Amino acid sequence: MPTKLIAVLIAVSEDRPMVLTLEGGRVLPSGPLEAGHRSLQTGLRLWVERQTGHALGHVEQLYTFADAPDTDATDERSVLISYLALTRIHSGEHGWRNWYDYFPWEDQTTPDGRALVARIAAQLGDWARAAPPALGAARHQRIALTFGLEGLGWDDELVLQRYELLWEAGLVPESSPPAGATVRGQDMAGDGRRILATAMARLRAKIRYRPVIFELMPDSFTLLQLQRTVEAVAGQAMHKQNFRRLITQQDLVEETADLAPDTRGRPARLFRFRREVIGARRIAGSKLPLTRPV
Amino acid sequence: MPTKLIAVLIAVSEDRPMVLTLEGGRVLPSGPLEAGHRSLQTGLRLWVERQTGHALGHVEQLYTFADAPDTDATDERSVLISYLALTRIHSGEHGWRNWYDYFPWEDQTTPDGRALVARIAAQLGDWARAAPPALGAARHQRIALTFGLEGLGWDDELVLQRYELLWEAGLVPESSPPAGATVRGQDMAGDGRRILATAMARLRAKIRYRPVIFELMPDSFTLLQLQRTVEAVAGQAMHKQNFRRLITQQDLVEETADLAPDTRGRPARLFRFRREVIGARRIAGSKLPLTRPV
DNA sequence: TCGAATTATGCTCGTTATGAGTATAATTCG
DNA sequence: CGAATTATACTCATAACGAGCATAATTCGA
Repeated sequence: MPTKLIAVLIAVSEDRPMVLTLEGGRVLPSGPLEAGHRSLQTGLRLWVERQTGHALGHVEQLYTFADAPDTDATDERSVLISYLALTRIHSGEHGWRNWYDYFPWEDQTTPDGRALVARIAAQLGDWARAAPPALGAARHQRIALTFGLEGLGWDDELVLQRYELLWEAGLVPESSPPAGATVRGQDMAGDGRRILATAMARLRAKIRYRPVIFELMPDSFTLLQLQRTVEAVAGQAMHKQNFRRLITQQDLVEETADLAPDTRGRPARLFRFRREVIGARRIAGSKLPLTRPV
Repeated sequence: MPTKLIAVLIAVSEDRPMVLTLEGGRVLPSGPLEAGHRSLQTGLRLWVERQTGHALGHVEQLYTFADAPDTDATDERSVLISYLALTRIHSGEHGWRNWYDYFPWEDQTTPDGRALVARIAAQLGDWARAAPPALGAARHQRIALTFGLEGLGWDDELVLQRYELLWEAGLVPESSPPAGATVRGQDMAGDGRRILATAMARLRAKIRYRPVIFELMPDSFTLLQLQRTVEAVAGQAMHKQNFRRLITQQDLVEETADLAPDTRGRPARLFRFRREVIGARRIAGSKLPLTRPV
């Protein structure tokens, strides 16, 4: 039973979140774990460098799957260990794709995205109604929750749940009994899209409590560039003044002496990430009513 | 290269967090992944039931390691996929150990625990001072952060970081160049303690934003029992009135008609977890300044 | 050259969440 | 019966958060 290492490399370029792919966007960089690899991560780094020429920086493990036995029924099922890597695009690289090409409904920054969700919700509604009453009601509930219908808010972290719901409903080409119509969005080979969804969900969750967003930023940047990067990842628009308050209050960044070049309106101050805070405690509050230590 | 599945089963009994072990507390339930297993989780369930007789409920994947090549130098290194399972202890089971037997310093609910941290900090200080200045300063900083010294608060989620620091400093028996004196606390075979630390950290993080704590509770319970369970897991004492406000405000529980039997002071109302909220949105706030959708 | 458009930045205001503590209520136990 | 114990309700100050107003400093087209 071979073990495979697979990487989701993410970067943000021109305010769009990108993922590094091979073979025309159909597969993610990957390779088998070999006895010579000093650790899982070093094995992964070797494969990614060999296949894409891209050296890895910040890497974290995502999830381990036993992939569905391939078309043929040998017991040569492999174990797939997936990783998320955050990086920056170097000029001249290719294979980078906008992740919303794979999950168009995950971009909720535009009216288009919201309209798409409405259409998907309708298709899913049909699927729920096609089931016997009890099951249908459960499906209906699940749809409302994952897609934020009926006044429930959109939860940007439910990427995987939404994909799996569409999969079950037969609305993506990968579905095992695919329905007639499928939802817009490019697919991938094997479990590729599921792994990408896992990566997106993890990243969206993580930027809330760790300063990982700066792994995707250049050395210096304006607060608006930072905001656009977060928005690209989260797929949601934010309140500008409050965003800036949040960032500055937490001492995550420090001013540089420079202003951003060639802007339109008023030139913006350039900031730099304060690397010192990286090891420091998490961003958010504890959400548990602790007693102050005596 | 064989693949092994390993489980950390957690329960809370009499306000103490327990972990299910075998062989006198030295190993966790585990077994090889076999071709016949329908999925990784079913394989895990089979092994745990076979080895301990305990059926699994809530399970989530923790982390995948390539374990250090065993004593001998064959390339028969195995991949270890670890899982966290939350459950309740059934009467008559044995092999359950208090997790603070393995990590005594992680219990910060008592003055004892705090005193122990002070002693460990002293030993680690020696280790930092034994290094050349630059490295020593870095170590010092790391110690202060992970153990919450110098006014930095104790962060209950840094279980793994603290263990790894002790490991590096040679203060645990597993350390590869073990120092003379080691810190109090039972050890385990192989990577057992590292995996347990990972499980503790994950659970402590998770109870902050998902209602998983109820997996460890009986059907009905008083708010104080709930608080004691959270405190046992988090290793920190909480403010009673505010804890109760937090829980009730979020509609996580509903009153039952009953009161707790055989209490001392005033009898407490029994509550029940509202299972409906399980799929529902996360507990906490978003920590990103979103604009309200139009 | 001026005014519109555009982006940056500072500040206020009301609401909610959080940390800490006071005050009572309802029991058991010696 | 009074002390000890646990439950529960409230208050108060402060911090965090969501929303928006106001002003500053630019570019760009007429």
